[in-house]
Amino acid sequence: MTKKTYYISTPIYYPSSNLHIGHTYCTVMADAMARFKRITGYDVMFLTGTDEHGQKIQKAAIEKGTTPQVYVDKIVEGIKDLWSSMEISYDDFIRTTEPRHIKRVQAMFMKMYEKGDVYKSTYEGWYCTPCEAFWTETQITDGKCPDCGRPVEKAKEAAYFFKLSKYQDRLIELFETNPEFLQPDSRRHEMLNFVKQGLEDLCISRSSFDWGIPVPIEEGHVVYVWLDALSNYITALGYPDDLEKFNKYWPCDVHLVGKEIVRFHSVIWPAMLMSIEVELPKKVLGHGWILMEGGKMSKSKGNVVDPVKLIERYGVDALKYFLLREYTFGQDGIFTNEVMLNRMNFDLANDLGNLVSRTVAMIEKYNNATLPKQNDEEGPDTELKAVATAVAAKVEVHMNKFSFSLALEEIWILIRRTNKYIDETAPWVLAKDEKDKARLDTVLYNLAESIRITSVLIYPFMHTTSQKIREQLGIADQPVLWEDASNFGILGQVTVKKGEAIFPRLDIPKELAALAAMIEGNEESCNQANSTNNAPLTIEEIIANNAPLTIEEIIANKENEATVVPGKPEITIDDFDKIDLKVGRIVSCQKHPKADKLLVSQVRIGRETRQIVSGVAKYYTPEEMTGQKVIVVANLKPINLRGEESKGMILFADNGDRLEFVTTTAADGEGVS
RNA sequence: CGCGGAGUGGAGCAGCUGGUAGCUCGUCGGGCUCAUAACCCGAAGGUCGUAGGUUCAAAUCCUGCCUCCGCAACCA
Repeated sequence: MTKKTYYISTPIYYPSSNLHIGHTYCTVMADAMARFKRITGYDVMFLTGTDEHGQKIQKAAIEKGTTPQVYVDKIVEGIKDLWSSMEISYDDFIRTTEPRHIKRVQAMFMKMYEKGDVYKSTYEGWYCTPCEAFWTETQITDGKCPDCGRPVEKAKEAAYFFKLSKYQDRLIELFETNPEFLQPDSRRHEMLNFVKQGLEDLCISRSSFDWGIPVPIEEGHVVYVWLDALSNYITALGYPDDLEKFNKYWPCDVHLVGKEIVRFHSVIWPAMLMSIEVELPKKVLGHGWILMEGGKMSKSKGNVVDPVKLIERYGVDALKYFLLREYTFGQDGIFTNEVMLNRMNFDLANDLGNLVSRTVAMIEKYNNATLPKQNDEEGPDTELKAVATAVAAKVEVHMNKFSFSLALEEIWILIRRTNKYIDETAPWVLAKDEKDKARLDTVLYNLAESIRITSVLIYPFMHTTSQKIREQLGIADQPVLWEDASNFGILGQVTVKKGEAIFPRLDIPKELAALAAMIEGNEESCNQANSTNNAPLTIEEIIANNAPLTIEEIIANKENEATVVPGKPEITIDDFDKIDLKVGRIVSCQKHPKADKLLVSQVRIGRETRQIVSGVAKYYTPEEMTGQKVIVVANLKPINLRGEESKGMILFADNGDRLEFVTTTAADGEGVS
């Protein structure tokens, strides 16, 4: 008997920097799906990996004074560590620098070439000589290199092209006749429009750098990184020289990708496969992005999210749960610490953790830790059983649509129902009278059963937690079978054992402060925030402490709550000393030519006049800015904002919807302390 | 007309293969004491951005308009 197969892939990640919460999100979804498919009886192939070629990598390595291979080896190690701590259950991890991949990409290149789909021509683009880099029309800004800002010039190089245009009609047909191929629909419409506008042939070789897979038919050329990268989905399966896995798992059930690379996966990749006459994947799924509060990630906003820190602090399962529960697949979502902590506290600690805790405690207390036998069914038993046994099927429906959030919501309906069942049956009352013993036994049994079912249901999402629960129930050694989630009444006379809280309750204001401190990278204040007395008080705490506040003060505090809690971590005078504040005057100001929100000011500070870009267009016109005396952070690291350099920062008082100048009557160039 | 996303009770979201609205948090009131000051019940609060259209019926489909957001370093 052969099992049904299920092949799921994540993108292979580009190891140019550390992975963040977004990569984690994508991989966690793939992992949950892989585990779900395994437990529901599939032979699963879950592939992830790294995309290690390309000019960018080569450059970065040179800058670090090392070779590209050494450079990527190190980063890949970090990525594997992250997946290991996230407990990602991939079946294979492919690196595009591996020999198995390289030789197969070359073989694919030859297939396309022999098919007549590859031809030699000249590639024209904008070339930046110092960077030795080609850029496309859209990449360059104002005729400048996006990398170094120096002027670029038109240049040509000989290159190989893939006849992408040849497959235009077949791609249109694909999108129109097989809507399942690309989801969500909004992405499919987008791609359909894109293809209908007409496809140009794709340049698939480069000769301006050499960190890539050599083109087999001509020395000095390397294969275009996307061709290289996309191939991984079949080279990992052995195509074209070792077809055992390939025959077993291909076509892929789903390529999970971020919305920004949908085009590569739904246009270029299928065209490549058409060319080499390989079946297309069944589905490409574009998920949304996790955005940071206030948009961009930046240290000053304190919204950089490092998954490793979150795992260390809250555990893998809590983080996974949050990611899968909070966001709607395909849609962008906003990440904030507060939302995350709320999820962890309410759903995991209060609902699930506490349910397990109170149930096990009662079985220990009322029946010497032995699970009693069930007796006659009555009252709310029927509904509890009905709810419990129906969840698995609902989870399956949602999972098959990648609706992780709705799947988890279904499971939590059972968890809440079980908590309610405790209230309805009031075991502590039953325990008072020996004549109610039979009823008490049934209630305890049903509770344990309900939790047992929950432990199966959450397995694909949080297998460690599932196991912890099963340990407390005394069934840790029994296999977790999905079918068992639809059967009520299979637990025997097990012995339960109360353990540590599965999810300890979090003190949210304190955690917010601690997380804020982490962002600053200031371990000291992080630790302070951890200790009991340094967390800022919430309004509730202030009131609870009978602080003599007037009504007006309380209202004012409420309004300012966002800024009072969590506040910023303490710094020392030395930290403050690092900031060089200077008095300056805005001598002129203009709108940023390429950004709506930015104003570009020329600020005179003593003898020097420097350009500072501020994101205040919403509040002030250039005319209002001009002539203002301001305080400037003079030693802020210069930054290029949309092509305009900014050297410093003008200070404003910010109340949320209004900005006011922080000003002085002191002379230009004077210091501020 | 650059591309795309979003506007649903105080907050954050779901619903969008059409049949008068759901979840979590918050607020108010109540219950319980087994449990991680957790749990349970009840209440207040939304004409689903706006104007039209299609339909017996629209948050859900179509059109116009308004508002907000992302398009930063190949960033999933």
